[in-house]
Amino acid sequence: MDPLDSKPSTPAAAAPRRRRAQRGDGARLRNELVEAAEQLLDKAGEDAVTVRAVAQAVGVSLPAVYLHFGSRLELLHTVCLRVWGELGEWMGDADAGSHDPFDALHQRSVAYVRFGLAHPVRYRLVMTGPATAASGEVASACFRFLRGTVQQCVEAGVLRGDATALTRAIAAALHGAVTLLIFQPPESWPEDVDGFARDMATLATRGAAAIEPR
Amino acid sequence: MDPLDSKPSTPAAAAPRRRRAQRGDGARLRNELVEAAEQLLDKAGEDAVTVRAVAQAVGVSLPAVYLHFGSRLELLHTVCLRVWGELGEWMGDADAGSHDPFDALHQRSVAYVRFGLAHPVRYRLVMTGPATAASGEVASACFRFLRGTVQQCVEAGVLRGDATALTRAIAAALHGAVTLLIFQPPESWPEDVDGFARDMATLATRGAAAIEPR
DNA sequence: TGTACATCAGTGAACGCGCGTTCACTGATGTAC
DNA sequence: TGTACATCAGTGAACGCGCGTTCACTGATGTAC
Repeated sequence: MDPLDSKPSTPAAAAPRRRRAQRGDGARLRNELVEAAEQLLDKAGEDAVTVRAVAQAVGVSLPAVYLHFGSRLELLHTVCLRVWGELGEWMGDADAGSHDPFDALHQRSVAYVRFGLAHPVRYRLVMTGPATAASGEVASACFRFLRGTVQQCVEAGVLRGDATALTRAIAAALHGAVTLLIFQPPESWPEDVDGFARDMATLATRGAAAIEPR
Repeated sequence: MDPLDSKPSTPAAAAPRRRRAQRGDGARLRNELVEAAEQLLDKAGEDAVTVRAVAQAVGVSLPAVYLHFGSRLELLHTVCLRVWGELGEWMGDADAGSHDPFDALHQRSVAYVRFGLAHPVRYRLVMTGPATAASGEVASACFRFLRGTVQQCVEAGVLRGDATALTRAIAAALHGAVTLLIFQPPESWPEDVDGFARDMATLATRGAAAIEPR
């Protein structure tokens, strides 16, 4: 048996003091820090994700954070990567069962807006936060994902023009749908948020079909 | 003659020390502070608009700012009001000479995106800054302005549905066009920015025509 | 099998910084008597 | 016409705060001999 389990080495501290990691297990704290940062983010916004707060949430001293992240920004950047991954999964799940590319595009557009509105603080961090410019490569992975569907629409003849330009226009519209709302107080949101998401998907996709190729 | 003009009362200070305002002329400093804040904003972003920096730019001591503004946020809020006014004028000038409401809507949409891309930092402050929620009444004045054109389109039968919902959808798309770009580094902007603005206006207006009324 | 040593996962306390805000004060200007 | 006083437009210096970051240190764990 692990001797650490037998003795209750935790002093009667107010904060939940965590047990020290095993030898090769240093990466555990790293994950815990990222998770704590993400939770803090959702609860109280980006400004609340201070190095102190994250360390305290995990139950570790402040400098321990610097064992795994070179700076606060690096920690935030890691959180961003996670969020991009979530968004990618969310959109990947959205077109299940659809073989019409334009319909798939519509469904993924709805999913995009829904994701943003369901996770306003994460979305805000990723798209307008201090690590926005740095996370370009992952953002463009997500962008390429959407672009694939657009490309299929172009090949099917339902959209015309350059797939990259079309994707940017569609993404911009969806992005605006999310951003307009999440920077406004909740009382000025539309009553039917999901209807708004569907309308914006319709506007983006059908509007893209109206763009004249140059 | 004003005795203040005869003697060079300005000490050999490094900062350009301004002359003290005349008796009833206290509001002059207020304007200068707002203008200095706006210039600082454009030059170096919102974080650069500190009370100290604004005071120094005008050539006045730090506490003098509090003679006219209760807090830093109140100063920023005043700057926001200005920017909204500018956007309103910009959009008002845009539909000159057009009697077709849908065309007017398109032109105003282009103007909206152009304004945002021409004044990224101001736009950013107004739409995503700390004073965003507070400037709701002026924002909605601008919103109502766009809504008027949408209403005309509904009356002309070229758009269907609730004018407020349609306006929100259009504004969201245009807002996204601006926001997507201004939070990205300039090197990832599209080559033809003005073409992008026109495309987004087309997407927004034609896409709005495709939304099914509920 | 015992033991000296390197390593790893942390800790406690402090540093310096820039910020928004406030306090008590000043000196020029107008005004009532 | 002189003068005491109120007012107005500021000033200088400091306050406290919370932040990101760094320094020197510790104590448990594994490993080579």
